[in-house]
Amino acid sequence: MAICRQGAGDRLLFVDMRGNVAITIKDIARQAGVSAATVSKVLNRKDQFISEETREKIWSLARERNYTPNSIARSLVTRSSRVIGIIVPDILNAYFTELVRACDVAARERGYSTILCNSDSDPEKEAAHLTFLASHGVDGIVMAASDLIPDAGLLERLRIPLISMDREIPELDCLAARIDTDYETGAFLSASHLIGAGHKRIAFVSGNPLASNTKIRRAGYERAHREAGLPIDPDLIECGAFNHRFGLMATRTLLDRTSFSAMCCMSDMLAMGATVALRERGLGVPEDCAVMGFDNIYIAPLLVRPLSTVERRISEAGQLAVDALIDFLDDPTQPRRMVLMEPTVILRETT
Amino acid sequence: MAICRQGAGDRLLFVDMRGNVAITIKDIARQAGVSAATVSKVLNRKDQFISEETREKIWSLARERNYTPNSIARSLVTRSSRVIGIIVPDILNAYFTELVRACDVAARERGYSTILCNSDSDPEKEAAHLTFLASHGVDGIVMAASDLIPDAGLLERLRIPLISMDREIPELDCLAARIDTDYETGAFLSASHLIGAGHKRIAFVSGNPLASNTKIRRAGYERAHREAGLPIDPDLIECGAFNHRFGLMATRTLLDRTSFSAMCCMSDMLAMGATVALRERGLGVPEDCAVMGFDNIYIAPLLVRPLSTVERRISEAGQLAVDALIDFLDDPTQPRRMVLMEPTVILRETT
DNA sequence: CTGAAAGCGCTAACAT
DNA sequence: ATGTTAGCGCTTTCAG
Repeated sequence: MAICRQGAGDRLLFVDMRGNVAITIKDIARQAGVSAATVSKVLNRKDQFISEETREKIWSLARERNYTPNSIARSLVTRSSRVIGIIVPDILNAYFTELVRACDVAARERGYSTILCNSDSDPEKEAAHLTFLASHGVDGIVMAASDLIPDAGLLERLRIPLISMDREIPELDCLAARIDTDYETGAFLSASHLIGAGHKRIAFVSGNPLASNTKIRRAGYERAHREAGLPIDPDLIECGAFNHRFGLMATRTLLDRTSFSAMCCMSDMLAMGATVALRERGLGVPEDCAVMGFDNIYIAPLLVRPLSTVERRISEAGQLAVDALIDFLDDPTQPRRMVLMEPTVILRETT
Repeated sequence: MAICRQGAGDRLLFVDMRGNVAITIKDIARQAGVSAATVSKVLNRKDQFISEETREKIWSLARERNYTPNSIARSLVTRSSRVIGIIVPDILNAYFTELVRACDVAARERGYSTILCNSDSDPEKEAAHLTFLASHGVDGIVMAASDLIPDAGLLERLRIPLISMDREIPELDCLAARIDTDYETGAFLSASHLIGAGHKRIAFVSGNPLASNTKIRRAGYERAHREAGLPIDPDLIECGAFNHRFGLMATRTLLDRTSFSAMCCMSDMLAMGATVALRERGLGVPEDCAVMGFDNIYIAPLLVRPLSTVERRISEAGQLAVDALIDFLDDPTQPRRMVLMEPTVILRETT
């Protein structure tokens, strides 16, 4: 925690640059000639019954000696850390980068800090992070879509208020809110746009085929086809993961297997990978193949050929999640929120 | 921390799903018929003098009742949290996303976790984060380039082992290592490549003009010109920030002000913004204007027109930083490391 | 081999 | 208006 050395007596002393012992509430108390309790009250602004004089003295002493409270000790007694944990599959996915940033901003605005964990969509890591966060006393957790159903037993046991983002989750006592995107509609809009533009063979690329958030999107894609009276060809479907590497591989596979004039990618990262694969084969976007993304990550409009995509207001979702969590922490009896965000289509230059 | 309710007696009880009180070392001790000290020893594997029998009993009890140690309490007494803090200007900048991810991976490999802070290149926020991290007892801090010189007094006072990445920093007692990139060479290579390709008027776009990491890059850009006997035109220089928004604006400004056939951007985000601005004006890359980036962020090769850039092995740098930090934590007497990473040029399709 | 005791820095009843 | 006391859950001598 800090570089320390043996003190004059027996106890370990934390020393600063000039060899002074690091400041605790007791030191302030001694110097001010009051008790630790009084210092605590003043510093926590529970000082209605403290004389103006001692108050002043304590504050000036604290400032002068650069007193910083030990949050660890405080958390131990108050059983609250004002920290919230955030678990996402992979912060390298720009969608989650934005989400995490939004959560962090929202949390800080309300006096909370965040601890970030990457799960790599691995349930083991996810469980480890959950335990880690619990053990570090976070007040709440925002958990975003990994592809798999979490260990509900663990979640129940931890009893830490939880916000679940974009994933199915069992009914939990500690569930503070669910923030979801209407994937079915999003995928439906995406496919419908492409169908409306005259495309008949549209590839569908998405994440883990076993995960509900892929199944649901696929349902939207299929509904668009049914409503347009178009057949659904399983050869056009490739599901694996939401990152750009899979987008690249899936597109190569599709290109080898069949033909199509448009792609319905279920994340922008996927769409970026797809675009690279298309170029590899000398196919122009959108002339030879149109590409739709999903998420509207902040780099989507920065691509040389700005990506048409499904907007899902990532930052708003992150903000919503954290606010719901902290509101729940403030008052756990309030009704649980279930938010379903409606996506919209943004047309740029890849379709 | 957890949902609690008033117990049978007076004290607050932390209850799990079945109404059981949350497990502490004492509970295990009571059930096993031993003392808390013994349980602590076993669970921490300081059990050379504990009988096989009690050891077994304690482990099985701990597992059965899902005991999770309270890290807060542990940190309070051990004065070590096995957490390291990471401060970056903005995780939305893909360069820092990668850096943070690499630090996190490296830290976890060695049994540490990370807490992330975004400073927005704001010294006030940076100071606040430093204080926050100190107060939360992190064992060390990795701090990456904000544009401004930090408050050395604060750093000295905190006395937390620090890794400084890509920035000038005063000689500090607690400085565990500095990881730097040779920006001068990087910028020199970038400009030289462009000059070698026949360009005579090359724009230079970089971050905060007052920050040393801009000045140093500018020196490399100018040296390339001098060595090639080319004049340096201040009209071609635009410095402000490293993000894509500034890249966009700067390029518009440059385009309005003067003419050039190539751009030397001091970050890939800047280059992405520049590319957008160029397109806006109907200029093709690289036919009408070549663009060089810097950083080689993972999306650089994913752009429709893959970006030529200066590679700086971001993940390796992050890994290096965390390893240096933890090595220092393990043995503070070892010599401080100063690493200067050498960048190389990667040619793709924008030049 | 095990336990008792002390204490990390702080807060919160309850006295005074 | 302030101090006393008792702990939060854990680790760590030191004494049996």
